[in-house]
Amino acid sequence: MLTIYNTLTKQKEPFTPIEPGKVRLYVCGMTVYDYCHVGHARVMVVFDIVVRYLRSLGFSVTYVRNITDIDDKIIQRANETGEDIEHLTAHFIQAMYEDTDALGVLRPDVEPRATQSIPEIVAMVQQLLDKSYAYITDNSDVCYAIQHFEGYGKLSGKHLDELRAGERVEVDKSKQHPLDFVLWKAAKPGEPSWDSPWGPGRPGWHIECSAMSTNCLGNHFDIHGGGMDLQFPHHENEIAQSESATGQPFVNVWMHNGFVRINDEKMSKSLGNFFTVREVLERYQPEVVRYFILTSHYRSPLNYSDQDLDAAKQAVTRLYTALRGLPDTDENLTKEESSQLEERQIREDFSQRFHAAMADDFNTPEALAVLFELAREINKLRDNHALSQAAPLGRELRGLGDMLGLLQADPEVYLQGTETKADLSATEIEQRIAERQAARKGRDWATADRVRTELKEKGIILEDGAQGTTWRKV
RNA sequence: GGCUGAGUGGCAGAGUGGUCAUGCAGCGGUUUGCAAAACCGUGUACGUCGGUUCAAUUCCGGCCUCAGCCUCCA
Repeated sequence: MLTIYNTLTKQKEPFTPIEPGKVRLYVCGMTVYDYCHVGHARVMVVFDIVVRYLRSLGFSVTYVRNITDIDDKIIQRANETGEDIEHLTAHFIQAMYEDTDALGVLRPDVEPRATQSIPEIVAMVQQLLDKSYAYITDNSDVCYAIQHFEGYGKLSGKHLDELRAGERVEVDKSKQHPLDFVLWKAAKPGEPSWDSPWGPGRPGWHIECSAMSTNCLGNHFDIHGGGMDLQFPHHENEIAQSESATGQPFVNVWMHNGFVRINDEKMSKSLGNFFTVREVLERYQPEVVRYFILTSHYRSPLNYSDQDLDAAKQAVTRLYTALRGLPDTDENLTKEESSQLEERQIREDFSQRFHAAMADDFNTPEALAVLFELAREINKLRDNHALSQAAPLGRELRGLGDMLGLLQADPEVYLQGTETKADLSATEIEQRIAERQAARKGRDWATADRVRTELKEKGIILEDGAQGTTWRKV
């Protein structure tokens, strides 16, 4: 039974979809005015895991992740660079795909954009006005009146009278309540705008998610996710808007992932202490980054450091090393029946533990631990020259890895790297190995060691095994 | 001030009312021409003070420290 921690109730709950067998999931995606940083990568990977796991349980999942392609920051950035907005957003959308594809993040099923959802947004704003949940300000903005919504604060656990609105930022005097927020923003001269019953303008940030999610998934759907920082006010506002507009409950389960930190501080745009995904990918293989993200539970903070990335790299190498050279075929008929039975039992045990971990609110660290135990089992069998028995365990390992989006590469390709920045081609390396092999045959250890050292200096590690010498990149 | 969440061995990071996480690093061993990889073994870990209990890192309470939200942020 899958349990998920629900921010709304602050506890783990057994997951039951609204419609049996189907899961409708919405995640707040990127605002595309800059490259993805590691924090974005975390949301993407975390919900990728959620989707993969739900699917592996047999649910038919509709995964919607929006793109915010119009807002203040985008306008500001475009003004700074002198680019037009479509050009700017197209560039960063493209960049986002490059980053997420590299990280093995499956594309969402639907990817609505704010600028393509204006009719739905306008319709929802109109509904809110009709139902008196919204009002028009002196600035001709349309604002949502939070005091009219009874459940305001239920997600974030905040009480209106205890919030320190205006403590850090000047409150807009035209608002009835300091926390009222803009649904429709009247256009200033030179700003991009769309026509509406209230004049030209653009959608406020919160309304787009309400409009797009309900439009794609219906008024009431199963799971809504995003980063912790969106809990308030963004998701609180989404609930208020959606439930007052539709008159129906909005979302059953709210999932929020923890932050990526650097030196125990939140990684964020405003603090400027972020690394972009592409920066990190210049130094580490995508799978290492993905693994790194999964080493901590999705709700815990994830501290980013080179040391941790290096450890992640070692760990992934260990898993691929275990998979290396295992026969792919199913012809494990050589061993006696009994050992096969035993082996199957072992496999089932691993699988069961893996699933138990994942079903417990997507406990990826514990699931990963199972992978390592499986790897150890494989290595032991290999040491005992029982490769044919190890093969099914290898398939099991890859199969479980698949649910995490890991271990799907050819081990050789992973370990040796595809395109090498190294100054040596694979053929050259093979040549040096042959050279060294000859030296070894003649017991010329000095030459053999020299070749090995030289290659090591170029980032190539040689390993002499029973079946000859293999190599991999550092 | 209000509301969340967290404090685990050298590092990272799960988990549990009473022998085991796991990865990296360390140490000893097996293997190897030597290595590497692998395997085996190994470490007085659970912020602090009380309470409940036969037994608490795990449950309860106080305290301390840290992070996040209360502006935009994944």
